Amino acid sequence: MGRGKVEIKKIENTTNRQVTYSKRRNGLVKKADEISILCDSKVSLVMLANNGKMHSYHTPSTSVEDILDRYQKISGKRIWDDKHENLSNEIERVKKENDNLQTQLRHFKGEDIAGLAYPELDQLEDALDNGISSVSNKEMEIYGELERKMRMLDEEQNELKYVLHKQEMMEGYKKDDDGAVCFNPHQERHDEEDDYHYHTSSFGYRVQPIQPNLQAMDRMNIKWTH
Amino acid sequence: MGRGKVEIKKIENTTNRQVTYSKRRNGLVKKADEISILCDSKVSLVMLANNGKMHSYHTPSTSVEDILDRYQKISGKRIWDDKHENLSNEIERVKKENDNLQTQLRHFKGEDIAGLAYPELDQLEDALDNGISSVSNKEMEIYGELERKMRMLDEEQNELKYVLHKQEMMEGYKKDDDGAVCFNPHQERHDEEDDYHYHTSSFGYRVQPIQPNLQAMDRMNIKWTH
DNA sequence: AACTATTTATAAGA
DNA sequence: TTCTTATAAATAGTT
Repeated sequence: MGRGKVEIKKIENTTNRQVTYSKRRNGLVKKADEISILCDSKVSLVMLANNGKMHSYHTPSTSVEDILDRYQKISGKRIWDDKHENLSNEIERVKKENDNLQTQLRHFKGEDIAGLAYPELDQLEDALDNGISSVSNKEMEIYGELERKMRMLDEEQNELKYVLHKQEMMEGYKKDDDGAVCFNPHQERHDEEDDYHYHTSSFGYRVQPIQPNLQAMDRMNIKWTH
Repeated sequence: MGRGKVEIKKIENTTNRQVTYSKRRNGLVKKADEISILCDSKVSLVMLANNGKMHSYHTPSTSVEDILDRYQKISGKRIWDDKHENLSNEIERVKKENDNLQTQLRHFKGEDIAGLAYPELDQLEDALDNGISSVSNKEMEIYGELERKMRMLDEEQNELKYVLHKQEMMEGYKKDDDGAVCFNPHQERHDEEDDYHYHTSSFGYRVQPIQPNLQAMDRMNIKWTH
């Protein structure tokens, strides 16, 4: 339909081909829309040009999925089922692994072992013994570490007490706004000898804090567990 | 294009509509094929009639998936991604759970517990203790059961021995081809008292079999573990 | 399904 | 690209 009859075969001239593509593409979309309206049908049309560009028409107020879903059902072709299948298999596999792990874990917890016979049970026992000894070692280690850190904390506490004590002692002579040194009558004064004793003694001024020394704990990498 | 201009709106007359659908459908497919050949392009055309029937055209030697894949990529619309999202999420979820279980299991085996602190470690120890005691109980139970069954097996053995012994003893008088009873000079004879003693005694004729009594074991549901 | 008058699509040219 | 237009093709209404 044009100035001459055209044979239906690939148009070799690129420009010509592109022009024809453009024209016929519009025609195709127009006709798709027309049949869709005239005949109350759903049409899905996807066109991919040589140069990679894509154009499509889909009957308005219809989702592509719906059309293609129907297409798939009726044609029996699987548009996305094989893609689906891979994922389904993966799920299957992962779920099986999950079940297996769950079972193992239950066995470790001593549950569901009624069905276990000699070799598995023996292995399980070995594994549990192993676990116990590892955990015990770790706990010993942690306990030792904790003890060490507590000792450090204790010393730190005493040190802080000492500094505080010294400071309070000095406040008896603290400066006012003019920079004048005043005497604070509520503070007693200790001499250096007493201060040293305060610092090193396990008794004396040792008082446990109600709140932990958070900064010190953080510095020493002690975790605060509730 | 026809005997009269038609307004593009739904044809209400059903017959008419179906006829038009049929004609235009062919036209559409023909044009799709033509543009596909002329312009070396890929076309996917799906048409769903009012009555549920489906017709389609796809550029030969091209899979529908390829065309729609490209369509999805270029259009940004997700044809099957939506459908896959659920499955993917499920996989993700289960895999995460798997990781978690793997970690727990490793902890039970005493691996990777370096990072564990007090409350978890304590719980872990409790769980392991629990597991150990369950497994031990089970093993005791199995051992007891085994012992009981072995005792039964032993008794069965003796019983068999007894029957065998009796039979061999009787062979001294076994019938020949003519039905005559003969005396077997190699067999001694025991009286009933002796036989009863044989059956109940733990010693006497007690002999351990080289091969296990498979039938008896089967009957008593004893599993043969290598 | 075939026919055909007419409309529509479009090839080639501008 | 877009417009123009001659002509091929499609198809509405009819048989």
